[in-house]
Amino acid sequence: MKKNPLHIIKSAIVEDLKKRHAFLSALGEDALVYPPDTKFGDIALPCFAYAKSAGKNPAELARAIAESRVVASEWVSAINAAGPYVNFVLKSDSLARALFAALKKPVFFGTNDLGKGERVMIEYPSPNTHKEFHIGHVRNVCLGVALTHLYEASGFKMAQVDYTNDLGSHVAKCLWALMKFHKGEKPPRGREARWLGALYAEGAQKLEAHPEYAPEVSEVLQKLEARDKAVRALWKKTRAWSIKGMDGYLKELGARYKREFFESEVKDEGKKIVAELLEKGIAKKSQGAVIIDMSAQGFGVMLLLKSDGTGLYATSDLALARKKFKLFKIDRSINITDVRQSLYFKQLFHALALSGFTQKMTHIGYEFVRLPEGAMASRTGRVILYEDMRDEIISAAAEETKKRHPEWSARKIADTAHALALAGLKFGMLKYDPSKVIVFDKKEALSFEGFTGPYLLYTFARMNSLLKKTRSGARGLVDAALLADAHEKQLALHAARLPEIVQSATENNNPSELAQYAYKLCQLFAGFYEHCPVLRAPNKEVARARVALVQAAQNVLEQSLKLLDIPLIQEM
RNA sequence: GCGCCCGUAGCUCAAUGGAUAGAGCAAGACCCUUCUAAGGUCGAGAUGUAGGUUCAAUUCCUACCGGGCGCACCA
Repeated sequence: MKKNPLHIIKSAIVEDLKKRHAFLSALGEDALVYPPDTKFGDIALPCFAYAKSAGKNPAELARAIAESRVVASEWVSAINAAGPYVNFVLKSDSLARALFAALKKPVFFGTNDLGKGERVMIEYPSPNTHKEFHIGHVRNVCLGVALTHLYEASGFKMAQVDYTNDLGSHVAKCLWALMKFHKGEKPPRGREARWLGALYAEGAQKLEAHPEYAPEVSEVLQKLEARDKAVRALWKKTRAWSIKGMDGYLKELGARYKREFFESEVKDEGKKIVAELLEKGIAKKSQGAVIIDMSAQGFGVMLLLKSDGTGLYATSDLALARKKFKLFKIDRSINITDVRQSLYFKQLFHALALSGFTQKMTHIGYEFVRLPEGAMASRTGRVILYEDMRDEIISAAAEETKKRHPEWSARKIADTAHALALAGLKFGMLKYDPSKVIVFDKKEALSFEGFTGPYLLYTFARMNSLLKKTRSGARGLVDAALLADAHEKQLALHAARLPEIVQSATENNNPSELAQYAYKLCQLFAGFYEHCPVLRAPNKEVARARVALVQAAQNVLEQSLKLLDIPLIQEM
């Protein structure tokens, strides 16, 4: 454990309590909680758990503990019993000192050693080529990027990969639509990926309306998998367009993966594995297709090969798993997809186990993004494309920025608007628990007030502006004892919690914990900002101490935003 | 039909089994000669239903009611 002020404080309290009270001999740091209201105290010990072994009721225990008056006196200024709780009031000066000391190396502040160097591969967002990139994909990217950062901060060695499905029936539908209805047409320059996405949607719609086209589409895929020259050439060209477009989106959203795998590169190998499974009797033929019956496990039937001989995700995934572990020397792999694929992953992991592959693989399923009028589907055209939404937010942000800073250059306004748009979009995805469906509300996405990314950036910009104006006053010794105001203390206490929030968010695969934390930090800063003037502090010493606190808060906010991969801006 | 997820304020979301269930938006009343009003302050407003476990349930269990998703040739 690195220098973590609250860890130091809590363990001091725990050690002292254990020494003084026999019935607390098994006390752990986890037993300490934060009171719901700071008027009780800063850290609390609920006494329910010890009542039985001590033979007293919790309130009596709390009173007995509080009577000792002195516990970890270096950190605690008062102990009060309130019903079954013992509340510890922290000394604000030693708290602030511990926070400042820990932040001397801000890079390490939020970290923990949960991972102990374990090598983990994280696979996301894996969009398909030849399809559209919509705001649902954005949630996947945001989660993947934030989780990667969180895992790294928790001591894991991360390998990010993207696995691109460039060979499946979606590709066939797109190419079929292209050849049948748009032969010879050229895509608008720079918008090729988008154009293909629209073709896919058209192909899917036409096929749905006219099932009699199915053999034609199947033939395209069969030719593709059989490496037919003409189809293959068209595939190669369009695939490159699509990948270029996707790469642009993913890079803008912060994904730093190595694209190591393509469906087209492992599909043949997967077919071999399916043949082996068939031979061993693990898989069997049914209705012309190859399946594994998993109904005994409650997983239904897993389809490995279609009756026309072409492969599926499952076909390739059997080969991919082996390849991943071999190439990257990883201890564990994580897949991030939306929950609709949860059953599929259970099937896949079971199939891998049946085939003798027992490496640790997990699937993180997040709920999908839907629209107020229903589920998004590129097939039906009811989608909000990432590009469109981003541009709409950018222009709204540019307009707001221009209003506030008419003197700024066009370039500066554009850069600021871009950062605001990404912050809004990304924070909007990350602030929700991954297990909750997001009903994407355009109006909310365009808002810059309240629990939003721009609010966090606004707070950061205010901190920055304040620090810029006080640069000269920041020097010299800081007397932390001058930070006695409740707003100052609450801000310091909350800032000190970053390490435990990072650890918890990692353990729960839930970046929203960090998002909520960062927002709360900004709210507390706003309270401090309102009540504790820095530039017009009562005297120089107080000003110095407050500057140090602002720096600390800014450090913590900066780390939080970086972990969430939200861009920082100095002014707005 | 079976399985998974979700039901908290008008809306969108918080709350390791613990103290008076917190925020934002919307609606209402305030605060810019005062460190960026993209902000702050003050009111109003909620745990789907019925049981159970527990000293204590929004949280765990069961049933029901609502909603979403998944359950062989899609990805």
